[in-house]
Amino acid sequence: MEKSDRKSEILSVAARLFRERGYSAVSMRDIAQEMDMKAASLYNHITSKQQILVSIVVRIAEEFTVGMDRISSSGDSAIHQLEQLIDLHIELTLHDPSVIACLNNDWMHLTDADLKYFLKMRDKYEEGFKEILKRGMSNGEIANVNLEVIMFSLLSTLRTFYLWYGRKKLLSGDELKVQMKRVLLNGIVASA
Amino acid sequence: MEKSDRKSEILSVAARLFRERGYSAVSMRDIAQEMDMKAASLYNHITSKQQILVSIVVRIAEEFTVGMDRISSSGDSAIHQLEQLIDLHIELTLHDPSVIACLNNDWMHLTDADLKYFLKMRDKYEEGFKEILKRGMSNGEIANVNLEVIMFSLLSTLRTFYLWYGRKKLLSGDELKVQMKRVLLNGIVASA
DNA sequence: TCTACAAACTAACATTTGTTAGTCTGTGTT
DNA sequence: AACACAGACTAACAAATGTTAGTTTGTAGA
Repeated sequence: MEKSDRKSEILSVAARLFRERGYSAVSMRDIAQEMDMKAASLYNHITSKQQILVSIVVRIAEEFTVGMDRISSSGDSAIHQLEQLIDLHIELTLHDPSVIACLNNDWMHLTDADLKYFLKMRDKYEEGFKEILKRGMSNGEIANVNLEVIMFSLLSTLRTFYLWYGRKKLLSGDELKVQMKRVLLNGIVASA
Repeated sequence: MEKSDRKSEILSVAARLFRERGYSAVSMRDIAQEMDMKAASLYNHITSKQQILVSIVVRIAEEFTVGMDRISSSGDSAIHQLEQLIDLHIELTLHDPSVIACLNNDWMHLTDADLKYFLKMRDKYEEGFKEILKRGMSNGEIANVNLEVIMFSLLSTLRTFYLWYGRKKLLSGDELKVQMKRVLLNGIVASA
């Protein structure tokens, strides 16, 4: 059961506003107004604006870290592991697009230890991704193209999925997963 | 020849700072300091902070619009038109990554007529993109997958290319174009 | 009924913000 | 020598910012 106390509400509202305007452009008074209270009252629940950001960003970054650990330690084929990563991104995005937006756009406003911790997780995630691709390449599962080009093509699409989900909800979550895998793994050129 | 007067310098410095911290987190005093002057002196060359953003974002958006017009009115095959669009994105990104970052992240801080104008261009660009894909599909050039999924997969990678170019400069611009087309058009699964 | 406490409030604070007004300085032109 | 003017400066402004201190209010348990 999700904690639905006042603090969680604040994090949720903040994430939505951060998504729309960016961390710096959102004031404590903006958040308060959206909660029907005064800015000072927010401090009964949180300790600073900075901490709101940390709570949002670190939590979701840790979810990705956990997901990568689980997937990369399964014995599955490289392609199947990539499919699971695609599922992971889609699921977390559908669950809370605003939080994903913060992760993408506002991490740069973290400071000191929080920033360091975040960057460590991000690097570890990308390392895990590369390991899977490397194994797939030596396997013969994956085409022999530049590793970084492949990884960032995949990650770009997965990370910014929150931007275009919502414009077209014609597809169900499951159908979306199928189509994404089709496009990302097999490309778009009609097969002969 | 690029205008290299003081105003262009300001736009260039501002774009770099906007990329690093985002529009709202950059103050006029920040920009001034980076130019070795006082904030008030900036106003001898520009009329407002807002206008700096407009100059940066609208200019590059118009370049994409011009590019799309040129490419979509050529008689080439859909696949070849997509290849030209990939080239367009790569060239504009390599020419000035910071400006592309502003286009992606700071357009939301445009106001009124400027925002409207920008959104009109963005929609037109995506419409052009979709037309090419549609034609390619009825042609049999392009696989019959959901149109939006294809478009946003391609656009996500192309638009956020500025994020990962710079980390690895192992590839020349031309080699990059080749590899990107390979991955985006044919996918990453090893061909049988 | 009394007490305790969570959670709202008002008022104020020191900074930082974008911007304006008015001034000085140097360089090139008459 | 006198002038014009681009482009820098100082000083100041009102507004907005994150945050703190101290106070009130409503509700739940003794």
